[in-house]
Amino acid sequence: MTGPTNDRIAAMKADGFDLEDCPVRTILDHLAAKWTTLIVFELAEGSRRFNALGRSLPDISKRMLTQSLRELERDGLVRREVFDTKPPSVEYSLTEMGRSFLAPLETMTDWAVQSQADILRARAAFDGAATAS
Amino acid sequence: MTGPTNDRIAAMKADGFDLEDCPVRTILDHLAAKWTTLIVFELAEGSRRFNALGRSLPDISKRMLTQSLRELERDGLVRREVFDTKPPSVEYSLTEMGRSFLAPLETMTDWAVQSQADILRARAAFDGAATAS
DNA sequence: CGGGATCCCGCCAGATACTG
DNA sequence: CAGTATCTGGCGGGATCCCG
Repeated sequence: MTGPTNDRIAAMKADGFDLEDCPVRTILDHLAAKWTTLIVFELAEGSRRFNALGRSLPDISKRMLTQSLRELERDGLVRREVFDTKPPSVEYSLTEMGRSFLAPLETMTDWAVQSQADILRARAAFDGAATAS
Repeated sequence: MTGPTNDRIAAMKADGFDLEDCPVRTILDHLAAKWTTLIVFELAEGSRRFNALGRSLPDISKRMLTQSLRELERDGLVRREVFDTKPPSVEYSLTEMGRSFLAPLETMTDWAVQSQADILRARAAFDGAATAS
């Protein structure tokens, strides 16, 4: 759907806005990356080791846990500390920025929880109308 | 990473919590579905017709626009009104619930905008450390 | 104008096996 | 313990054509 952009988008692009590399977009993407939310909430209760996190998040594969943690670490939301014990242990915890993310995240989830019933009702109505056709 | 779940998750499951069908999860998923945010913000300024929305969102395909709008309509955030003119026109607008979603959404994007510099700095440091190895 | 139907490619994530 | 490496199938999503 390429074509003439409207004034607002044009102005944003002139401001250096890049749709493909917009931090807001990537944050939102990471946020919904299926596991980040749960990881952040878990780490909000204290630092956790790799396998401890895995046990708290049933059904996540080691691979996805690693990947999600790397992403969060790269964005500066999570701190990774390696301890040279044997066997070695790694502790993950929220950084200052990570904790500052809790407020907006809770605002979102609170809305979702409060709207849950309405959403399920809307879905049922929508699906019912489709089936009834 | 299947295994013994911790008490909190176990309690949630006992409460009927389903990780696969959790509304909070699906909302977060839809939210980050790459276009929903922009669509909602665009509709926040007033009702729009299908192609007008497409023009405001450069680089979105008709297919994804349709799909995103259907999802939002199904969740009750967006209202779809068909007018029997010729050629036919379809107007999309936010429902009451859709407007109530603006607040949490703005909380999230505000945080992202404010943290943008820190995130980019963290990424540069992370990538730099990786390259320097 | 506002979509639906179909084809098809790329990458995402699960399973499995190996390592310091 | 805390990961990496590889292979593989599924499906998300672009391109294209068609329709009322």
